Amino acid sequence: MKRPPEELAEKLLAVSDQLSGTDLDISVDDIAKMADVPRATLYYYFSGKEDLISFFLSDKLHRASVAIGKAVAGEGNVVERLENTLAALLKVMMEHPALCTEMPGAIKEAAKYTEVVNEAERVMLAPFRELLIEGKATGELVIEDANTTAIALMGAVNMVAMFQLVQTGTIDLENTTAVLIPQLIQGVVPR
Amino acid sequence: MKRPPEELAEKLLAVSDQLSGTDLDISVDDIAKMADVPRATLYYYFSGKEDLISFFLSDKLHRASVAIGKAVAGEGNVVERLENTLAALLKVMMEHPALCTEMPGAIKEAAKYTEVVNEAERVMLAPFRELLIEGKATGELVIEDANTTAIALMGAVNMVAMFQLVQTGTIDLENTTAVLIPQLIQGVVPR
DNA sequence: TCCGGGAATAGACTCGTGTCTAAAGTTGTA
DNA sequence: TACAACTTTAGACACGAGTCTATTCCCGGA
Repeated sequence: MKRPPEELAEKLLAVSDQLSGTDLDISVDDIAKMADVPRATLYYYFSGKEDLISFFLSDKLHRASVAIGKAVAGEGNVVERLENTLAALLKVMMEHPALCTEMPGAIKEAAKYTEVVNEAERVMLAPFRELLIEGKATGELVIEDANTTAIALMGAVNMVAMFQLVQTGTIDLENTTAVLIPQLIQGVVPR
Repeated sequence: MKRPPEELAEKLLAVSDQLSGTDLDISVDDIAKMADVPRATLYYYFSGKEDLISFFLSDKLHRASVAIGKAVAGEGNVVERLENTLAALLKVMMEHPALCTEMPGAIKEAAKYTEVVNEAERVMLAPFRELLIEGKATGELVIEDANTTAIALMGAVNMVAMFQLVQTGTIDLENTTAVLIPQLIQGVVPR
């Protein structure tokens, strides 16, 4: 990918914002028409459709990383920060549905989406893993395998978000945050 | 879908077994060649590619439902059965990778894959929901919203399974079961 | 044995979509 | 001005999904 000039990038990202969820389904031709750009131009800057999609997802990940980073590095003890980060992830998925609907597909074909998957690992997974490791070190958390647990947490949030998006078209942020996050943190057996 | 005769069904399912993960990517023509069946015949019995893919996934779900059903209805208290069911889900995903790699995509396009998604809900989600409800009733579990929690558990297992499949080509069943399941049940904060 | 009718299949065709090629336009520099 | 290098673009191409038509195959009943 030959990074596109500012003007083109803006047009494309504007289009990608209108495209919630269905990202991977749209045709290059439609993207070109919506952005009012010749199809061939897209192939000049992007090595193919995947590259173009990656560009979209990458942008969303970039925006997401700000919100998540803030939650991770914010005030509070480890548990509070973990809660905030989970909440931030859910919010990010509401604002950028493609992050939750398309990411599993990208992970599945990690070979084709190397870049994006690496970014996603950095933005959506690593923060959890590090919080878990920190919490384990201080004794605030009980973690067997930080990596596996981080993946599990992300997967849980992802699946819940996707179900809601598909069924209702949006995410009930307030209620879901209040219900899901304590459940993940506390587990399902009584204390 | 005009249900296909036994012989054809067998050939197709044999092919689908070889196709781990990449299911949705293969062309109808290739499927036809692999199964040694004329392409026209496939369109005679199936209304299209989605219908064919659904047939594959449906078969895997059917096989999965046996193992999961056994775990749900087996011996032990609610917590033990929940553990067994989570373990069964993980095992099923190892044996039928398509169930974990393709299902998120099918859920995303639930409109196109109504049948399969309904089946998946019945086979992979409902069992958890019911166990959670039962456990909540007996006081063995503390559940705020059984549906959301069931989706979260399934999502957690799904994501962990998919990561392992993509990264290592298989699932380390023993170790992952031992690590992941207690973590999901117990939560992350000390008791 | 012949025949009618449904099942199965070959093969051609349309249409949409990703990708490439080659030409035209533009810009910077000697 | 001349030229090279880069940008931009139109148009062609290839391939796969899906459809349709016209055979061929097969079976049960007269």
